[in-house]
Amino acid sequence: MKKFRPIDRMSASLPTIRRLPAYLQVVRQAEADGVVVISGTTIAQELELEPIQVRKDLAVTGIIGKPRVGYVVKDLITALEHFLRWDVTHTAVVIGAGHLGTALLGHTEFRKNGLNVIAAFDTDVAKVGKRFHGIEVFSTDELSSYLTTHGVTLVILTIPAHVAQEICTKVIEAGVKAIWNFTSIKLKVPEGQTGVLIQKEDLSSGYAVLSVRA
Amino acid sequence: MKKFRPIDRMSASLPTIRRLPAYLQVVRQAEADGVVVISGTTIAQELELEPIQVRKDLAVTGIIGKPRVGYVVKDLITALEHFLRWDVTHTAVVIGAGHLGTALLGHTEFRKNGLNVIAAFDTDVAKVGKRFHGIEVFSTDELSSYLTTHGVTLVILTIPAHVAQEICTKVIEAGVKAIWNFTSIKLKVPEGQTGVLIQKEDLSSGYAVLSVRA
DNA sequence: TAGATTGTTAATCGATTAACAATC
DNA sequence: TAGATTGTTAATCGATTAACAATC
Repeated sequence: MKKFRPIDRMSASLPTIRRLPAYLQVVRQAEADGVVVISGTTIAQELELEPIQVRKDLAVTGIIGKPRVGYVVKDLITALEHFLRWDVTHTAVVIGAGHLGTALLGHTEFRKNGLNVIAAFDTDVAKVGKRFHGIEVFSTDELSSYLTTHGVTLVILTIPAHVAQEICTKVIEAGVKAIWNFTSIKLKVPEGQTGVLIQKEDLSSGYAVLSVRA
Repeated sequence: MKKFRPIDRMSASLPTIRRLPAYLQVVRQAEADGVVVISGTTIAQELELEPIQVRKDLAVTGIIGKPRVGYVVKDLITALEHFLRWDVTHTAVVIGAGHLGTALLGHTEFRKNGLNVIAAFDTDVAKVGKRFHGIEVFSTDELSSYLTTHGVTLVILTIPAHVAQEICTKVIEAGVKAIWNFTSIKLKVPEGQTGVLIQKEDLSSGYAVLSVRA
């Protein structure tokens, strides 16, 4: 019997993609608890979502469930990790070894999701040469050459807003294709550059929801 | 001439609320640059959004624009900050003085948005009594009494997932009404408790978008 | 068999976008 | 005046939810 269906990552909506990690978290926990099969209904309950939404979302991963039973936990984890591309290693560097940057260097959860941070960069000479959580800090002067020689295509930006666009342009010129932007400004891909994706991580928007709705 | 219209925070959609901080960021920058009036079109360009979306969003803040000209920068900042309730101080504590927790303690940007972190809590006796960025770390044993005596209604959770629900329940019993949840699990409000809002801040969902779409 | 769940197709809901009159 | 922009009302689009046959 078939376990998986072909997947089409482009057809998945953004809201769906954003919910998948929560499903994976729940299903991994279930696996750790020794659960063998799990229904969409159970996952929905855990996350306070509608069962139909969970089923629709899981469908994009290509998983095939069993009516009356649910999904095989092991297969569902495989399907989710594969769809998210978390079953392969993504090599990244952190640019900006400030509070947030060093915190992210110590964030062990990333490793579980295929994200491997191999270096950090900072302009502060006092930080260069130091290691945070085992990851060495290099001078920003070496950034471009490092990215090129190591073939890094993903960078995590935790630098001050006023230098963010400059660094963004620089790393794109060095071949970076994905930028995880933790700065407070919206970064723009320079004209003529294609295939670059910038994801803004916005702490203030979550705080806005709390503060307006509370 | 009227500058503002009455506002209704409950009528604003979640996507709109989440975009407002980005507008505020742009308009504050414009003010710093000496700009006196700014059009929705200009803001839209800066954030790569549609002008109509910016106008619709700004309307919820009660700001009244001038056709042909745009919005008075000073008034727009006032309207955005007031709508977001960022013009008053929100007292909060950080629970969990690990990597992320201490990074947030040093996050000066919060202060600009009315968020005032007055204490941190941790179970690690080695951390208790220490100060991070001027904020003292207390023992988790003192958490409930501290929250009650200081009337804290907002907490920031940066603790391990396996203790998160327990602490969540505890702080709600101590009168907390808003929880900014940085843990990887979905927290639930205990039955019978009302008026509690939990906002999950999910790093992995942003990473999922990058990794699927890149 | 009875009943719970999957997965598809259709309906609904809400957010985004378009159109356009009003305005300075 | 001409033209750009606001703000309202209407249309469109896409995501969520509902309905239900298929399945074990």
